[in-house]
Amino acid sequence: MRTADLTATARIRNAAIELFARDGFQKTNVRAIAAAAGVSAALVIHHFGSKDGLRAVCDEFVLEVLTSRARAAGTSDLLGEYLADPDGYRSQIQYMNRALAEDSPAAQSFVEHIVGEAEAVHQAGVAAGAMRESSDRRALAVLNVLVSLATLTMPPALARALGQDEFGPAVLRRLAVPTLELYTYGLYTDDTALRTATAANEELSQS
Amino acid sequence: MRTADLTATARIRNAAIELFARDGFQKTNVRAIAAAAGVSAALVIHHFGSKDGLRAVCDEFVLEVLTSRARAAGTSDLLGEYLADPDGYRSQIQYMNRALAEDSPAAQSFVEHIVGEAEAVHQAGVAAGAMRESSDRRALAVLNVLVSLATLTMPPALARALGQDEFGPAVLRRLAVPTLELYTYGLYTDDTALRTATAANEELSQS
DNA sequence: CAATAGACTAAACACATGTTCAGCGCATGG
DNA sequence: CCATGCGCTGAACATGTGTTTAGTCTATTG
Repeated sequence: MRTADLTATARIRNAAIELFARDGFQKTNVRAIAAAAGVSAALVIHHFGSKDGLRAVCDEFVLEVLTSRARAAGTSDLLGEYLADPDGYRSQIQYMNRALAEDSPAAQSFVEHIVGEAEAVHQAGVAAGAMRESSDRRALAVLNVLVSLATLTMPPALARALGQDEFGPAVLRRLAVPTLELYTYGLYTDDTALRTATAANEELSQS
Repeated sequence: MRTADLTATARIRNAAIELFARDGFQKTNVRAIAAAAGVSAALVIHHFGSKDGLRAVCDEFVLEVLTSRARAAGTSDLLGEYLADPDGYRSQIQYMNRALAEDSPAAQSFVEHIVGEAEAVHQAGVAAGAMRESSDRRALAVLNVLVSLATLTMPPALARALGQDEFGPAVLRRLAVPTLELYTYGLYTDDTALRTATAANEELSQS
């Protein structure tokens, strides 16, 4: 699938996704997208109506690709998924990160899908005896998604704290062990923190 | 401290921080900052040289405020800190989030500071018998910072999955219990996942 | 009191950028 | 073979925006 074989519309879309992901929507201008796709700026508008129209199409496309890939892979484990094909996911994850920050409709749809899936995975894990039950399944699912997304979209400054230029397979592998230690044994040696939190919450819900 | 009592320079800086945090650097224009500060656009340039110069000053200012507040509070617990004064931290956390995403120098400095502190807290926790030892202290510190930052800068779409409009004290309190359950008991009931990960890493480092 | 400096402004300028316009080349269908 | 439509383009247009300029006002200083 050489880029030259794609239709101009598809090349524009792909170039836009790449650039939006790398530089953000505002910073990328139509002429840069056109140049990357090997067409004129006017053609971009001709096919998509406006820069915003192009964004909407890209949003939907990335959402579709991400969810369908996740469904196909079946694991519904974001991090493992990424490790299987780091380069293929890279720009799409970046893109989704930006969409999340800007709160686009596609981001909402993506989150709903993936939180639901995380909740199902946990429920299955509990049923199989592999995971502990939670006092708030929904919140746990959100927490798990949050951790996974945060890891995949880790800012370069944080990756540098691990001696890498930016997030990548090396960073993920290094983080995997402490993460799994946390998910296996926890970090605190007793439950004082947990008990104070639950107590505070109960007090709050009574008043 | 009414805004009218501040010097024009300070009012401009404060307005810029607010707007950069809310709308991002690119989307915010100099005239909007000037209007919010009650001055002319030309004065913004007069005092800060350029929009980029203003950004640099804001970066440094927010960095300084955040680290000094963290130092003063002493807990070095980002999440508890936030709960003590949600509104006061709100825009500064948003600002730092944007700075991290755009990889500004101030963000690097902030991360170094806070990761170091997280590592120290863990070490103290281990010494006091309150926390488990880790096989990779540095990576654990990064993970903890990542989780805290991700929570504080949670995208609205994810907050909506918990029935709230956006991140706030209510969301944080709801997440606190599952988070502390995770940090106290872990989630997995056995160590198969952990053992496969460590085995894979060792194999990798041998080859 | 005159003069100098600095805070501050309105208006103009320069340029980047989204979009429109008029037209070209080429394929398809009558 | 003409005509219609479509993919496509270069140039022009309109506007938003960072910055400059020239000048006003006010306070301080000699």
